[in-house]
Amino acid sequence: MDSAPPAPPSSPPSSAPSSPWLPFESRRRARDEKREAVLRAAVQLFLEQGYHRVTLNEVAERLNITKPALYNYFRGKDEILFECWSMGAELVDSVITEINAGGGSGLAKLRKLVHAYAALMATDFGASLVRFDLRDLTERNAAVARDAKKRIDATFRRYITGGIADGSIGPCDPKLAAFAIAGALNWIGHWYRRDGALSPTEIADEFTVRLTEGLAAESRQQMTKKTPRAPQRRDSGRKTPGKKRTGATR
Amino acid sequence: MDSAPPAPPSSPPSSAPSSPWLPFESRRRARDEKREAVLRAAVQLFLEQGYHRVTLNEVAERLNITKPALYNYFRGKDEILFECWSMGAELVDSVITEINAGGGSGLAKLRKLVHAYAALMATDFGASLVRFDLRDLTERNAAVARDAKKRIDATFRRYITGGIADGSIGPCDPKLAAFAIAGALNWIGHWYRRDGALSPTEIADEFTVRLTEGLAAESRQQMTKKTPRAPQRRDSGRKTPGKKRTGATR
DNA sequence: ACTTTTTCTTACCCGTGGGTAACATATCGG
DNA sequence: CCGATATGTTACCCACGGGTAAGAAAAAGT
Repeated sequence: MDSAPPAPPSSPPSSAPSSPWLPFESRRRARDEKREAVLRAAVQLFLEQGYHRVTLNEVAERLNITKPALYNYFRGKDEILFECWSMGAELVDSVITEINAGGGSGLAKLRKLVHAYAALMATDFGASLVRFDLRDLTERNAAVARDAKKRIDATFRRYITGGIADGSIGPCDPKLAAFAIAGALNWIGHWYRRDGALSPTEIADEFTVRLTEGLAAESRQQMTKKTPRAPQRRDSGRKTPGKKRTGATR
Repeated sequence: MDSAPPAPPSSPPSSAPSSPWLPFESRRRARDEKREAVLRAAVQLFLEQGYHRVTLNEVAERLNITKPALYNYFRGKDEILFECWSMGAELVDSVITEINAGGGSGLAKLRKLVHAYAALMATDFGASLVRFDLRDLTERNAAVARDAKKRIDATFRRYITGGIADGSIGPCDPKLAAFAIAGALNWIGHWYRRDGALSPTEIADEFTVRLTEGLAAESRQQMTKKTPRAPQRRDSGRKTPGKKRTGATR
C-alpha cells in the first residue's frame, strides 16, 4: 500500500551510470518480502492440511522453488511454524496496544477487544494462534509463545476486573469469564470458513453482543446496532506492522 | 492410572476340574477389557504429547507389551485414535439422550447440556473430541466423526430454537449462539488441567450460568447461586455406558 | 571483466516409526 | 496329551521427510 519507496536521501538523478543507491535498503527489503511470502504460503498449507502433513517440499513447490532454498530464510520447519504464529501474536498485540491507548470503561474496552479478536480469528495468521500446537516448537520458542498467550489472557482479565471496578461490569469471576469469552473467540479459528455463510464482520458484531451482554452491570439496553467503533484493522495479507521482530530463537 | 500390570482377570475358581463356565463370554470380555486399556493408555499419551509425537512403541510400553501386540486389537494407529474419539462421542451422545428423555424448557435443556458437556471436557475421552485432528483419520472414519459433530451442534441449536419458541430464551441467532456456547465449552478441553485450581464441577457450574444468562428471555434475576439442579453426572473414569460399539471402518 | 556474495538446485544422507513376517507361548476344546 | 486358536515376541522392512553438502546461477560490488 503506502510502503514508501526506498526514499534514498538526496536521490541522484538516475542518469549516473553506476549508482548503487538503494541496494542497501532495497536488498534487505526484497529478502523480507520473500521471507514473508514463505510464511503466507506456509500458514495456508499448515491450516489446510495440518503442520505434520505438510512437507517442506510442498511449501517450496507452491513458491516455485525447491526445499533447500527455504533454508536461506529459516533454520528449519519448526521456525517457520513459530514465525507464522508470531505474525498472529503481533496482530493481537497491536490490537491490544491500540485499545489500551484509547479510553473507555472496562466493558467498552472488552467489547473492542472481542470485536477485533473475533475478526482476527477469521484470518490465516490469526487462526494460527489457536490451530497450531505449541509442542511442535522448540522449548525456547514455545516458552515465548506461552508468554504471549499469558499476556493476552491477562488482558482479558484486566479489562473484566477493570470493568467490575468501574461498575460497567457486574460481579463475576474474571478468570472464568475470561476463559469463556476467549474460548468462544478462539473457537472461531476452528470453524470459520472463508466460503461459509458468515462474514467476519457478522461474526465479530454478533459475538461482541453475545459474549458481553451477560456481563453488563445493569443497563439492559440491547446496543444491538451500536458497533463499537472497532479499529477495523485492515490486515489482509499486508506486511507486518512496524514492530520489532521477535525472531525465532533456538 | 490403575494400569494393573499383572491384572489376572477374574480368576476362575479352578476347583472344578473341567468346568468351562465362562470362557464364551469371559473370553470376549477379557479381550474387550484389554482393548479398552489400550485406549486409555493411548488417549492419555495422545493428549499429553500430541498424536504425532506418540509412537506405538510408547503406547505398548506403557502397557508392558510390545508394539505388534497392539495389532491384535486395532488395525493401525489411526484406528486407535478414532476409537478414542468415539469413546468421547458416545459419552456426549448418552448425555444428549438422557436430556432428551427428560422434559423442561429449551433453556432448561440447554443448561443441562452445558453443564454436562463442560464436565465432559475435563475428562480424557471428552477432551479427545476437540483435541484430536480429524484429518489424521481415514476418510471413512473422518466422515463418521464429522457426522457426530454435526449432530451435537444440531442439538445445541435445537435446544436454542426450542427455547426461543417456548419463550424461555430471548430472540437471537441460534447458529451463532450455539457457536459461541460450544466454543467456550470446547475450549475447556484445551486449558483444563487436572492439577489446576479449578475443579470440573466449579467450571461446569460457572459456565452453566455464564453461558446462558445472556440468553434468558427476560427474568433478570441473577440466579447467581441457584445452581440449576444439573443432573450432576458422575462420570469420573467410569466405563463406557452400555452402548452399541461404533467400530472403526476403513 | 573479475571477483565476491547471495540465492537456489541437484543429489544425497539417515533417523524415525508404522507396519509386517515368522516364530514362540499360552489357552482352550476335546 | 494333542491340535487349534489367540496372543504375544523378536527381527526386519522401507517409505517418508527433515536436513545437509557441494556446486550452479544470478546479482552485486569493484
